[in-house]
This record gives sequence, C-alpha cells and structure tokens, in this order.
Amino acid sequence: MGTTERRQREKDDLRQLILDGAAQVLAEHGYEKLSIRKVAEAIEYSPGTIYLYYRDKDELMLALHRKVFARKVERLAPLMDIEDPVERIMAMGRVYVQNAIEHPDDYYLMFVTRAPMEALACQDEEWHIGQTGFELLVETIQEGIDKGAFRKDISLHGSALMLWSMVHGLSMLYLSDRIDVVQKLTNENAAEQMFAQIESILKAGL
Amino acid sequence: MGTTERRQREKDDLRQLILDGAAQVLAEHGYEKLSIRKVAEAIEYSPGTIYLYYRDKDELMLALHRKVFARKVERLAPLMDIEDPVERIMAMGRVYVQNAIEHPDDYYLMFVTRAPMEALACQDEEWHIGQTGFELLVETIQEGIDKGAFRKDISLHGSALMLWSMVHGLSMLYLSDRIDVVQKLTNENAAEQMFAQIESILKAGL
DNA sequence: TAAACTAATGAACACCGTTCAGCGTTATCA
DNA sequence: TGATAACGCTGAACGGTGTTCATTAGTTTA
Repeated sequence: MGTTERRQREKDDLRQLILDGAAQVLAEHGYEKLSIRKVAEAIEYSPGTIYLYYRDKDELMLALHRKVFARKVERLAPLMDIEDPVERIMAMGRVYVQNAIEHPDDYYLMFVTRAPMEALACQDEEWHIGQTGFELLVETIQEGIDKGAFRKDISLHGSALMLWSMVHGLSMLYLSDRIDVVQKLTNENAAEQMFAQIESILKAGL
Repeated sequence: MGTTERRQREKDDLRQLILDGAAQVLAEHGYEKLSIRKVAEAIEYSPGTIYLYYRDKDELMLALHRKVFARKVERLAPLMDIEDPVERIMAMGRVYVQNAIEHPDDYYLMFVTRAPMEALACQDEEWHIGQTGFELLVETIQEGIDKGAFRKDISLHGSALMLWSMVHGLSMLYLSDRIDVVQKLTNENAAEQMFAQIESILKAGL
C-alpha cells in the first residue's frame, strides 16, 4: 500500500513548487515585492495553501535563502583553485561585490534581510553554509600565513572579519545608493582604488 | 494684515509637528513599524493630512533622515579634536559601529533604507551632510599623510572608502544577525580583533 | 456504501501607502 | 454686514500586505 508514500511525495512536490514559485517571483519582481500572494498566484494556488507547507513567510524565505545560496556557492567554488592566497582573496572580494551589484535582490536575501536568520533561530538551527563560506576565507588566510605571505601574529578571525566587512560594506553602500557621495567627490573609480589599497595591504603582509 | 504670515507659520508648525511625531514613532516602534498612520495617530491628525505637508512617505523619511543625522553629527563632532590621525580614525570607527549597534533604527534610516536617497534624487538634490561626513574622513587621512603617519602614494578616496566600508560592513553584519557565524567560530571577540588589525595596518602607514 | 480523514479554498482580519470628494471654518470683498 | 471664495482637514475608499480558519470537495478506510 504505497498511498502514504505517494502522499508524502505529493507533499514534497508542492513544497518544492512553492519554493520554485518564490524564486520566480524574486527574479521577476525583486525582493521587496515578493509576497505570499504573488507566489500563490504564480503557482496557481490559494494564498492559504502556502501556510500548509511553510509556517510563515520567514520560513519560506529561509528555504529560498538556502536555494539561492547553494546556487551562488556553486558558481564561486572555482575561486578556491587559485594558488596564491593574496590573489585568491582579491578574486573572492571582487566577485563578491560584483555579484552584489549585479544581483541586488539575491544579495539582499542572502546577506541583509533578517527573515531567514529569524526562521533559523526559531527552529534553533545554525547557518551552516554561512559558516562554511567564512571558513573558506579563514583557511585562505591561514594558507597565506603558512606560505609566508602574511605575518604569523595576525588574528585569523579578526582579519577574515575585516575582509568580509570591507566587501560587504562596499556592497551595501552600492545597494543603498550611499556610494554616490563618494563618486561625486572624485573623478576616479573609488571602488577600484579601494581594491588596489586592499591589495597593497595584503601584499605588505596584512 | 499678518494673516498670510500667521498661516505660513501654522503650516510650518504642523510640518514640524508631523516630523516630531515621526521621530517619536521611530523611537517607540522602530523603523520597520514606522507608518504614516501611526505618525498621524501620534499627533492626533488624520492620515490624509500628512500628505498636505509631505508629498509621500519617502519625503517624510528624508526630513526625518536629516533630523536624525543632524543629531548624530552634533554628538560626534568632538572626535575631530583628537590630534593623532590614527587615533582619531580608530575613535571614529569605534563610535560609528557602537552607534549602529546601540541605535539600529537610527542607523537603518541613516545608512540603509533607500527612501531618503530616492526622495533626494526626486528633487535632484545632493546628500550634503553625507558628503561632509565622508570628507571629514578624507581630511583626517590627508592629515595623516602630512604628518608622515601614512605613505604619500596612497589613494585618498580609495582609503577613505575602504575605512567606511569596513565599519559599515561590520555594522550591517550585526544588524542583519550575520555576525553570529563569526562569533560561533571563535571564543574571542572577533570585532575587537578586527579593530586591532585595522590599527596595526594604520600604524604601518596604510 | 458510510464514515473518517485530508487538502485546498477564499473570505475575513488587521495592517499598509495613497487619493479625493466633501465639509466645516476662515478670510475677503461688495 | 452678508455673500462668496479659499483654505484645512477629514475619513472613506482602493489596492496592496501577512495570516487565520470555517467550509468544501475529494480520497481513503472500514
């Protein structure tokens, strides 16, 4: 009697369909206009149905958060093949900011909105993929120390946090239009000069 | 015949009253729950009235943005008295992040939400106080160069943007709860170590 | 076939920003 | 002084949001 199994499969399917619908709405309308009702309309179900598969919008946003994150990580994995730690860090930073600017809605979901983090806290889980990502940065710095590129006495996590803060901060200044005040003060590309400055700091041993 | 003058005064008064009401709602309910209707209720007027004094919510947010910004600048002005450029930069950074963590709603309005920037663009004005704030950082770096603390060949705006990005990024990681992944990986205070790292970079001449 | 269970609905609730016809009040002018 | 024009404000209405729940339609079980 495979009825219960089929039932479960159908339930999983619809849960997935809702998630796909959410991804579609995110891509078409952006994060700010992503609503339960739009998702329901996209998959031709009633808004109430979504609540039979996700406790609330936050939980759906958490699922979407994981989906988008997995997609991005996949695309950025090749960066770890870069041999030189300094070069790898620079490439990571450039790709990070570029992605934020080119896909602001994805970035907003991944690194800005509190919804997924609150859903995570609700079912007291950890943001594993986030930890993994940060650890890639930590490991690269460790590699730099081992290879003699960075000083031995630097704080691993302090340095990694500094680098993450830099690129995250720059990305946020773009997304919130605050970067304009900098751009209006100089004819040169301040962001490019910032990266050059970072590179020189890294090459000096951090 | 002072009727028109009195009319104008009353108009200014109500415009100010609405702004004060918005500030009150921001302080009591936070940025996310700040609504036109709540502001109207706070000052005991109809929601429609607000639209006779502000074109839309964005314009009110711009006015509130200016009000909050002015208040903060006032409080942080004394930092410019610090003689040593490196010390001054460190103090600016620490105060910046501390303010973000202690007053997240103010910070959100000042540096995250697009509403004030969009209202600004609407009446094509500039974010003057933002420019002034950034220039304080630029001037401090210039002072560091003049005093021999920093190398002469660094990019002024690139360096200033890097420093702003660092503290803004760190602040945002706190506000969005993303900092947790870092805190769970180390027993030490990563943010404090990040500041220590920044200080050592500054002292090395940037 | 009847009863039990399940899945989906969509109306309802309390919010949101925004608009606008209508209504008192106030000022102006004959 | 009385009629008229201008002004200031209202609150209902529109379309949107997240969320809940009684009801309905369909399926499975006994």
